[in-house]
Amino acid sequence: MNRSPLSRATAPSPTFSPLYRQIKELILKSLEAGEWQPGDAIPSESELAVRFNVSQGTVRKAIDEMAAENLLVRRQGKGTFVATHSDPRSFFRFLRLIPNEGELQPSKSVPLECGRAKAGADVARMLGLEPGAPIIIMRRLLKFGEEAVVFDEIYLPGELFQDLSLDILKQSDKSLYDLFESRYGVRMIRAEERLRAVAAEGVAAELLHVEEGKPLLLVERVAFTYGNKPVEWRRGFYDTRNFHYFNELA
Amino acid sequence: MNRSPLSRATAPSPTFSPLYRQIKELILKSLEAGEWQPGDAIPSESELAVRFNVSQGTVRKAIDEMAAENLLVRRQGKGTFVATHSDPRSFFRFLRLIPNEGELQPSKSVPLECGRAKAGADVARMLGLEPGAPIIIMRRLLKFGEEAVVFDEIYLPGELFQDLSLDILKQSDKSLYDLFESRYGVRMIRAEERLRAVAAEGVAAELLHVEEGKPLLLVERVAFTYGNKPVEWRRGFYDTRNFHYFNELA
DNA sequence: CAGTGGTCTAGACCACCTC
DNA sequence: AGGTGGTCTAGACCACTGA
Repeated sequence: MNRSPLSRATAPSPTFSPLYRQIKELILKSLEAGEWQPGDAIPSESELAVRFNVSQGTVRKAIDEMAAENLLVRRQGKGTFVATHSDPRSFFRFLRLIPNEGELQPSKSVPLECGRAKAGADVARMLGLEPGAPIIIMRRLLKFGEEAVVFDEIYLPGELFQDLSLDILKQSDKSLYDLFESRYGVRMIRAEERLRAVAAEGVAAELLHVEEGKPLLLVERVAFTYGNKPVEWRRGFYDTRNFHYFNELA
Repeated sequence: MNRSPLSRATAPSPTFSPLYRQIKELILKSLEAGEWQPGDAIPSESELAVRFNVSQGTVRKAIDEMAAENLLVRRQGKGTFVATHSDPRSFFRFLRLIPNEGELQPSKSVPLECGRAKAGADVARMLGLEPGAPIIIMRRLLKFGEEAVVFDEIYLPGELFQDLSLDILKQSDKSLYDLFESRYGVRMIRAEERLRAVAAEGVAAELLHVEEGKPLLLVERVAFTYGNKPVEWRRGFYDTRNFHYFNELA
């Protein structure tokens, strides 16, 4: 078969990359460029095979990997779709908090503040910005039912979220990542969390109705968009008296 | 091709299971039965294809899934091997603790106690035993360098670990799961962890050199062997002043 | 019904490891 | 050289969806 534009590395191969991985990169580029929007169907496997001049099986393997990474979602009989945070299934991927007893209640995000500032050394390092670059600082409470369980401080690069404001946050009924995705075209695809136990103090203690000095779970998160670019830094204080952080080691 | 003993469900299929999944189950059974030991190579894909009377591609897909689940490890040019906890790469899968700064030191497990008891209601529930069934209770410290970082209380079903004793633990230089696997043939393949922040007290506070009331990270774990059978319950108190629990949301 | 993804096959060839 | 897993292809057929 002729696959002119794609180099199958037959050389001794210090940097050998199989065809399906090159296809994967091409599909990624299209996603990144916004050729297909979150929730949209991408072209069928056979269409992509023609387009990239490879066999359907090779396209399939590329898509398989991307589905495993939660970038695409396959639906038999319907097509392959760009993953979206508006899909409730993808919601719990980024909030690993469940009640000690009983069913998971629907959570509600209560925005408290949203302002602009210049990046200090720490935020700049976490977000890969220059110190002094414009950032957005946002604080919010997460409630399950009537109970305030998480107090979040969220740091975002100002450039990417131009008009983000407390009003916009208050008027949105979507999850944060859904809002980021639909309004600002910033799709979170991966995150790293670091957990510590800390003593409650200040605003966090007050808002979560926890005595000063009592233990809270501190969850620091860096979230990444395409190309491993960090676009959110977050410190969350979790009251773990009635909830816990669930993790599966597989 | 003739695949007499395997039913390819051509019927309307309420319980349709593709061939490769049936093959996977067969390989799983062999693993569970100990036909191939941890670290051993399993037969080559083509051998298994002949043995199960399917094409090599079908065996391949079965093995692919099992490799993704960390049950098998593929090594190009060499073969496919039964995953083992003696492989250092598999070690950090079950200890997601890294220092806030600097490189990860080698950790050292310091066994403190190991005794037998009867299961209380909670342990029985966690391990799927009858209340009153024989269990083993073990306590140990985990040190990184000279620093005690984790205090673990570990509950095991007595039946599976007949001669486990403090002496055996002290003489072993392997990781716990490596010991369980090599000495008792119990292979941990998956675990669930629930994390909370709690106030330090009693033995944990003392051993970790943390003041009473100060925050500790409590990590409760249930570990499973083949067939989703729970075979370990563990409560770990983590001192997160210099270390943190790392988790990737992917 | 046509179109999509999902399974299965058979065969060719490549990359890596060991002898 | 001969074995292993890894890639790629082409084609047949199955399962699911929606018009």
